[in-house]
Amino acid sequence: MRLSRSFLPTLKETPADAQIVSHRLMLRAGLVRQTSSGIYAWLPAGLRVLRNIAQIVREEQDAVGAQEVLMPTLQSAELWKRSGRYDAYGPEMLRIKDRHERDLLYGPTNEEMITDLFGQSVKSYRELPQMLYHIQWKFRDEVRPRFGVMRGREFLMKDAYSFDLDHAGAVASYHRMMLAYLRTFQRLGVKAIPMVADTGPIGGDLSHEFIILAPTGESGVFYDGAFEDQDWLSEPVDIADRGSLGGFFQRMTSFYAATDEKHDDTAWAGVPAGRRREGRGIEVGHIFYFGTKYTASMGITVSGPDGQPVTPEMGSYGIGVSRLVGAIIEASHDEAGIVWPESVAPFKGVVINLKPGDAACDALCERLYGAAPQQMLYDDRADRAGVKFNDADLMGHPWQFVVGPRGAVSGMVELKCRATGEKREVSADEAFAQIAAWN
RNA sequence: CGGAGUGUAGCUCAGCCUGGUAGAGCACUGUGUUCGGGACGCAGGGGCCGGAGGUUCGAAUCCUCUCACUCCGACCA
Repeated sequence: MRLSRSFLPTLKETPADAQIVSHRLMLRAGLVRQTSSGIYAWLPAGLRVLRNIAQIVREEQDAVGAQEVLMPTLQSAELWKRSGRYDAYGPEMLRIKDRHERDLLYGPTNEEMITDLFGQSVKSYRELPQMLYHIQWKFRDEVRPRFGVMRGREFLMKDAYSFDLDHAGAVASYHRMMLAYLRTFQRLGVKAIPMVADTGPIGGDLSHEFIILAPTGESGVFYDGAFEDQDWLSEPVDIADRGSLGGFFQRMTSFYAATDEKHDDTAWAGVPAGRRREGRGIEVGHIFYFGTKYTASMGITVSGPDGQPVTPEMGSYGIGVSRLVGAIIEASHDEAGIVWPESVAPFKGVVINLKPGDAACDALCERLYGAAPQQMLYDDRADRAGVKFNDADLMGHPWQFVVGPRGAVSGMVELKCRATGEKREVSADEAFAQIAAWN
């Protein structure tokens, strides 16, 4: 995209409303604009990040056998009356009436709807297990929205739901989803540690919160540093085999990790002192098993092998996609601006033309830009160099290809890595090789 | 939902106390000089001062009501 023609409004000054760093940077870098309290419009660069995150989430969900659906944002109150949650859910639920005075609601979550959809079509144990997910906007009328998109009222969320014949099957589904989550966050370029979470009345140990480490996080966290060295993408797990899944899960949970409210001093003492990590974190995902809570309350059964009705066991698995945009920035920024992990960056690189109008500069820039126009931003504006450098740093493009009149005649490009700050003079060929590595 | 604030140009803010022609910086338009880390000059454009009512000869300014937004707390992906 050519910056001179694009809608990427950066701000030099920080809007007064923004308090935390990710919110400030998102506004300044032109990712979002607030339209009302806790509700944001996503501008082109922000939307690209959102989509990049969603795509990685999608690929890893698909990889463990989940199937994507898309359920509506508006739901009938009838559905929620069946599960009993219409009255149980508080004022966070946005309730709406249509022209016929029928009660609707803007979905804060989709357990009822997916359970109903499942029950309408799945009648036999032979069709189990099923794992369905969707990526959709949700609304929770928070009393006090804050922290920009991290605690908005409207937010984009991936939620998945598993249906199994029995508890052992539900556990396997949980393990598969755990693997998908570890892989997802690794690909997103962030450290998200699964922490044992409260299971409430359900009980058991099948509830984990995924927490991204960032100093501004809401909760205190303790974990074994060995976690950071794991490569889940190459973890050999056969997702069709319960034993293999169980082994993986056992290994994963052998590393200590807990939020401050679940922190256990005895277990903590068992972690080698050199590997103890303490910090703060932002919750970006939550997976939990809840058994027959919804299938039972909504009267959903399938026929078992003996022809008798069986109530399927469920689990539910969420990832806050829009929250992640803010959380990643919280975890990855510096004084100058955002430092995007390459996998989610709105643009992988930016070509900075220091002298638009100069024949050699223009020619080289066009060639660089033309090598990957979908993934490259081309700063062809007639601004001064400092403006472009500052905007590039602010927007956080992983690679900056700086083309000036002196280097251009000899085909040299200054390649700057945003994450390390390292700059080096490279030949055009080397620059093209860097770009080619993106595909 | 309790407590505290703020609404004036696209953004950051002054002016309000003590009523009398709506301001600054940045941004924007034109133009010239500049040109490798947020340049400078000249000339311009842009406001129902959140909204409604009231007091007054006269209201951005005082009073009442209202709406929106922010912060702290309790609550949450």
